[in-house]
Amino acid sequence: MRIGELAARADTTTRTLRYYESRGLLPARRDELGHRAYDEHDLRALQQIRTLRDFGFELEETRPFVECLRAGHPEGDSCPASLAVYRRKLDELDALIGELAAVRDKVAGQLTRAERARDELAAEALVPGGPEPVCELGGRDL
Amino acid sequence: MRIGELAARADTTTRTLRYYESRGLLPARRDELGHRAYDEHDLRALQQIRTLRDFGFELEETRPFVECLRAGHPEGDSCPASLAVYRRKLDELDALIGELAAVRDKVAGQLTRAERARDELAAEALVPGGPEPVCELGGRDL
DNA sequence: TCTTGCCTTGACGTCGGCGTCAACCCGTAC
DNA sequence: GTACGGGTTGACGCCGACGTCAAGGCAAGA
Repeated sequence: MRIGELAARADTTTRTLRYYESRGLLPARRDELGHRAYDEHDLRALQQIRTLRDFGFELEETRPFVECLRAGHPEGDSCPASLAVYRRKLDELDALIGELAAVRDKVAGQLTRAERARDELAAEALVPGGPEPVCELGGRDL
Repeated sequence: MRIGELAARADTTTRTLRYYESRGLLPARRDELGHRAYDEHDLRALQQIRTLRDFGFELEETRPFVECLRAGHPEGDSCPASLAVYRRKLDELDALIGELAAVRDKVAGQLTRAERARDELAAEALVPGGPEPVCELGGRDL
């Protein structure tokens, strides 16, 4: 099949396929017209790449999987190098999720503190003889 | 104070300050030599920006906080627009953490499945008269 | 014959947040 | 004088994974 059909079957674009080829990830044979020619194995490799990219893998990280498939193995993750990428990615994900959770808690704490400060100001404003309201930015009811 | 001192006190670079100015986030007065002149309020705003950036906020998302400070409020998050950014960021973080956790689980599942497949192949290889080993990529002991 | 549709290569644009030159000015210390 | 340590503007580089445009080739259908 040619590049347009492969792109359509993998739900991606011809530009993407040319890019992968330029990275040496998905080389293509050529037909007599100079057009790229692909087969089912290429579709398989491409689907592997796309799946991993959907998981957030960088393009380079998909290379061991593609090479594993090209070596004739039944799955892209049938080779130890692919498993190593899985494990590294798991560690990265755990670290990232931990950091994001910490940031989340900090932001939540900041929000709580800021809301409390706002409410205290509003309460003071209700005291007879209390200070004048000072906020001119965007209203106070958000 | 001048740009070098401000950058040092906020543990950043002069390039960063000029960039913030170009974005309209941290405008600077000029002294008689044309050099940027900053005061303690600018340092305060800059620290606010840097703190939020450390939390993963985009530069544009820090703008309400800086404007709040410039309006004379005690904290960058004393204004409703800043609280709105906090809330939006919390939602984004929750969504992102959820997605990452889902991906993590999928990757973990893939790893488990691939390891099991590998072990089953290894077990078959031990059966007398079983198939020959086939993996040529990177050794089998990882 | 002309259009349409698919293909080719090459090259520049995008996004954010700066880093890193280059070429220049200015005041101060030696 | 001159070297040094600030400052100034302008402009290009970087990262990844493509998007998008330009200019052209080749084949089939009306």
